[in-house]
Amino acid sequence: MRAATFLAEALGRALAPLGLTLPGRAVIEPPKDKKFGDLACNCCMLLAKDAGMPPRALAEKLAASLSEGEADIAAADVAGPGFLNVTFTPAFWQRTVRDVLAQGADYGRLRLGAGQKAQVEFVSANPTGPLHIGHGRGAAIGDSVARILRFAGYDVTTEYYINDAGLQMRLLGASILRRYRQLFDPDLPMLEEGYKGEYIGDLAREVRGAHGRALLDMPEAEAADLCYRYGMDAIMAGIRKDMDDFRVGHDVFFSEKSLHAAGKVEEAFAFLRERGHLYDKDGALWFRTTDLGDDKDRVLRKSTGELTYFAADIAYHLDKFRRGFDLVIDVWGADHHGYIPRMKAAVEAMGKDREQLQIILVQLVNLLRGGHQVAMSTRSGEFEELSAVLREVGTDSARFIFLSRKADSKLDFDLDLVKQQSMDNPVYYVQYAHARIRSVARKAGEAGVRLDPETADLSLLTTGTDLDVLKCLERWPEAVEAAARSLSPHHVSYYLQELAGLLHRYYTLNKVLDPAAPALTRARAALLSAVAATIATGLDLLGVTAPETM
RNA sequence: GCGCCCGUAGCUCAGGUGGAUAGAGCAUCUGCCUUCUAAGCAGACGGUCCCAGGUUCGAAUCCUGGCGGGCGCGCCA
Repeated sequence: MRAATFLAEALGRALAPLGLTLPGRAVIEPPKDKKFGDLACNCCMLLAKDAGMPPRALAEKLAASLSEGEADIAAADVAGPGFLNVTFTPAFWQRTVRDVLAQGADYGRLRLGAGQKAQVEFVSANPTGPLHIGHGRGAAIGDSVARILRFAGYDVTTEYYINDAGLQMRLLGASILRRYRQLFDPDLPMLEEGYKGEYIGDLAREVRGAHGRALLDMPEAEAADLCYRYGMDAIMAGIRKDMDDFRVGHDVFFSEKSLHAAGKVEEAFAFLRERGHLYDKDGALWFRTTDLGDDKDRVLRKSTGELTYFAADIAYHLDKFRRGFDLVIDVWGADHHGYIPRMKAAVEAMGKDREQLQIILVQLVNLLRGGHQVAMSTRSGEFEELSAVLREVGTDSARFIFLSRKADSKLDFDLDLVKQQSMDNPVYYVQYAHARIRSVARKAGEAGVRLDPETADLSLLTTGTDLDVLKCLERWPEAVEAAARSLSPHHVSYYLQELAGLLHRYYTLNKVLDPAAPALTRARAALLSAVAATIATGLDLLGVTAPETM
């Protein structure tokens, strides 16, 4: 980040005498092969026409100007069709350690969000049963995206939308009530359309424990309502516990029922009607989403008088924007992708930019054990329950796996592999790097070696492995920016694996604590300390712990 | 039928707003522990970036058309 910014400014200074400026499309990035230098820029190919000279000629001019005029640039030369390759001095890279140590846990923090309010809504599973592994993936991604955006300078709120209104909830109440009745009349059949999981039976027994036979004498509706209320509270409590165990925090639990109760849905209808987006047809109320990029209009109130799910969702999103969020992010299962155009249409109808709603689609998780698929149906087993998976593999492993893939690609989650403490689960690789560094620090303390990272003579860090680590450290803010811009935690995960790899190599090749060379020891210890701090920060963005020992 | 996503090494996957010889881990093979943690390191092997055209100085990346896989196309949620 610092290097790229610096080079962009230096190029600006070099271009000015020629009456040129660095184009916005110009790319400054590390070249494929590091023998070409530290950073390469393609600007000479882009500017050749404006400069009135061939790319290479322009590049020659810039190279000369850079290597003469910039103290931090050790070399600048021209390659290929006109790439400008730049190498910085070791001193330039060595300063990175100072920056990292000074900023500590804030190293890499960005002002990208500039204090804008962002909301991340995720999981939002219907409280009709326990969370399963797929919810876990959404939870890890939503939670990590929130952490990353916060780190990138957004004011972030996380939220869970509770679908506590409508058919599913009625069904939950009815299912529990039926199982309750079965406790008194074993011949009673299961509810055909109902939920059949074992937890429904547990809830029914709990209701009996609390109320005895009382529900048998109640009116159907009243008994079902009692069951629904009891069931939902119990299930939501379980979900909160699961989220807690998974190190996921939701700032707000938002009830769909509360939307209806507060008249927010009718309010949203009025809002849309005023702007001419609604019409009546066939006894139903329609939203003309086709005006806003959808491929068909959508019903908000059915001819039966019932509201559609979409109607409540519009009210919900209108409420989000009215709460002042500049950026609203929804994490959805990928099977809901067909829902995006109508939701974007709704946002536009609200007078917002469609881009202010971002949808992260999360593909399903394929749960395996030893390469073979584990049954996934909710009714057939509990293996896929998130709580069971976490008990087996642990939160760190599960989160790291989820966050090491793009959200929108299918994920094979093999319990045997994830559980294995091997390279099949790179979380250990990264955590081990951190633990190794902390171990060195402890050893130094035991030996009475004073490390004083602040006063270390960093100019002693001159070897290839020193510079490799320094350059990687310097790129951390870029990784954060990439992750924040694309709402993709896996950029952080990949960065950490690379930094950890360099650290392990460094550790193997360099004995850090060397009583015979106290100055070098201090310099290397300072470098390691910077690496540990960066790894800890990165792991924290993934919601993974950075252990002191392993 | 229409729409969205995906197709990269034996496996799992990065890279995808065009850039130099396409990367990482796993697996396989060969070396490295009297030395700060071997959950580690070094090296080898491994490719028609699904196919065919097109755009241009240059395509894994962009466009078109196919092939293969997933998902979605309700007055369901």
